[in-house]
Amino acid sequence: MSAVPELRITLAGAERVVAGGTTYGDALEADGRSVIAARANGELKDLAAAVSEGDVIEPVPVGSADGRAIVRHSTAHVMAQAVQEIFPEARLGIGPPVENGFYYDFDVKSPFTPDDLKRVEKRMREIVKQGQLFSRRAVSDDDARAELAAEPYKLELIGLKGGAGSDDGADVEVGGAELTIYDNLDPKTGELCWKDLCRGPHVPTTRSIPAFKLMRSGGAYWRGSEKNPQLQRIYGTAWESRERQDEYLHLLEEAEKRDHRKLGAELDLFSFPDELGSGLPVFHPKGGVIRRVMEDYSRRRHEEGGYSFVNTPHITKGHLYETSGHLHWYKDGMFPAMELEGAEYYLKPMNCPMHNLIFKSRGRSYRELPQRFFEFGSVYRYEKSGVIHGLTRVRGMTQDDAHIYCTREQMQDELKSLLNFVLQLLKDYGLDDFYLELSTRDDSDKFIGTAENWETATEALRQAAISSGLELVPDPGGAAFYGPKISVQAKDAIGRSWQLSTIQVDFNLPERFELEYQAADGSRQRPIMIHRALFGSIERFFGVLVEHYAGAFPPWLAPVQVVGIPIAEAHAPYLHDLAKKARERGIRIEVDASDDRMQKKIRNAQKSKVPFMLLAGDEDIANGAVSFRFRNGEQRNGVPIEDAIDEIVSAIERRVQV
RNA sequence: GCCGACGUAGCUCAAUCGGCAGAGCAACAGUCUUGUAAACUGUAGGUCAGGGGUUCGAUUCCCCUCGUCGGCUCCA
Repeated sequence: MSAVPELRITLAGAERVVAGGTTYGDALEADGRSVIAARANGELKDLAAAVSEGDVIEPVPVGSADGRAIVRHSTAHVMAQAVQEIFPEARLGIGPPVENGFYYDFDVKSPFTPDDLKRVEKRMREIVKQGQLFSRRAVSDDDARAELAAEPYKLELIGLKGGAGSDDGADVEVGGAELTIYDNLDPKTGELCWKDLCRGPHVPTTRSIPAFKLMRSGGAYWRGSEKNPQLQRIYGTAWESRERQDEYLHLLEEAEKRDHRKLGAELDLFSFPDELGSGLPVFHPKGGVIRRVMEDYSRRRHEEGGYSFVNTPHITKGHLYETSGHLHWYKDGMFPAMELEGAEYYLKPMNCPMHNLIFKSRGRSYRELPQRFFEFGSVYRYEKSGVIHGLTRVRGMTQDDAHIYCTREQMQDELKSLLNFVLQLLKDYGLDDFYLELSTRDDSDKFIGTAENWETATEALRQAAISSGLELVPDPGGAAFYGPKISVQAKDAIGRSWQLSTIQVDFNLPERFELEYQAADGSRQRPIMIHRALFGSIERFFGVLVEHYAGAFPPWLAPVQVVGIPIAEAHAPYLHDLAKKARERGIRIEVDASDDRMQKKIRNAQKSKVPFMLLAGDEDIANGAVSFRFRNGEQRNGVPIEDAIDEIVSAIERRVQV
């Protein structure tokens, strides 16, 4: 028989024997469309790679997480090829897959224009249609250097091979044990069309890319450091099918419609007057109602939760922030000092130091711990101009900030009940899909305090997080300089995650402020401090709620809960009467007595996303009734006035969405 | 802060290759009195983001500043 050796592999749980030289594609009978790669013993492989003795082989479907990443990575290659064909002087950076898509960085003489992107995309479609083969080839470091002599960034990556730096996407290029280059070959002639240093794997041919679209371009620092030169990044998206891509693009459209900056202007909630400066919002009456209701409810819950309310000023002499360490660790994030009477005054970037002064204002007993101070505290931070973004990233904001002073023994229970409190309150505002992130220190020197304290605090947070039963995602190195934190990430109505509440344990500030309480044995002990912002900031949470509800707030939060619409002018007094009764029950109601047609009034109320419209004409008046129109266009006619008011009051009190 | 795009009426957008700035909606006034998403007519509204420059003349071309948008970096 043949001299070709036989190999034993495991496929779909069953052992099989195949001839040497069999590829993963052969073994899986993969079509290169629905199955685009293989997983052998856990490692992703090209379909064209040969199987090895003992391989346990699984297919990688194009629509799986791995499959999508491969498609996206391959699309990034196609894009880079197109870019270099159109702009031969373009040098390559890196081109990894990312969530929902991919990017590739290029060093080009001038940044890409939208028109450039169109040209690149057009060329990409030609390449995809041509069905170029992705062909893998191992190279030695020296050969790679010679082949890529014209690609300085790739040369730098070769130098990094095996090194640390895997957090910047570079490992996509050089992450493997050996360097490999992927050649893109013409399927008819076998001619080399393009090549790139790459770990792989890739789809078998460019035809295996079912759907893609270039999205946008922008500057990006080489290897993520602002000390490095800035390259030009092009972002694209790619999917396993046209349908999935359309769904994704539709989601983006939906997100755009919900943009709180847009809705904030449309619904007359808030604005950013240029005169005030960037990142400084003002809330209009309608936004003001929402804020007030949000805050009132929060205050009530905090009162029930055993918090004490405190108030502190917006500016302070610098000494306070020397004590706290902010002027040392955080000066770049603060507005510069104002010189007054020989002292330097600073706008406050955080409330905690002032709360510490309140704790310190007299001797404290263990009997009064845990002591929970709460404040809607306004803080000002000098955010760099390029990062300011609507209400989610501002320079002046109000934190719903609390600081809890407790003993070491109390810390664990306090954290558990705190997390519970936070989650319950967020649910009341209509968010109910959460996960947690545990941010811990790493080796960086930006973290202060003893390793032992960090360990204790981290472990206490971890326990609290675990007891919540929510998914816990580690975030090494993400902690504040003074202590570890849990952040609550909430998913909104269209599945986007927002970082909201943070809970941080701090051994450091009590130390710096020399905070003490007297213990039962008469000794003086240092309390532990827990920092906690629930909304994060009111502005940010406000923005999140606008997007979550797409501006259609549930009745309890809606700035106007009811609009009364007379069928004709003569019916207005009847609605004014009704409105008076409703206001007595605490309902925010307006009667639209303008000259507009009834249909126009409905349209206006609908556009302002009012939860309830109450219409009244001759028929209703004859019956002492009113007719509902709801946001979804449904109506219910002839409802007795008292019943209508009861129904609205009930919806408000139960904080339900309608 | 860095790279890029952009800034015209309250909003959404036209126009001017350097020669008196235009529409819809909103606002205001009047007419009309209507049963579930836009009645009709009229009026008013602009230092074309701000400042400087080039020019006989700048909203238009150039520079600076401010602001917005998309990225990067950052986000205690």
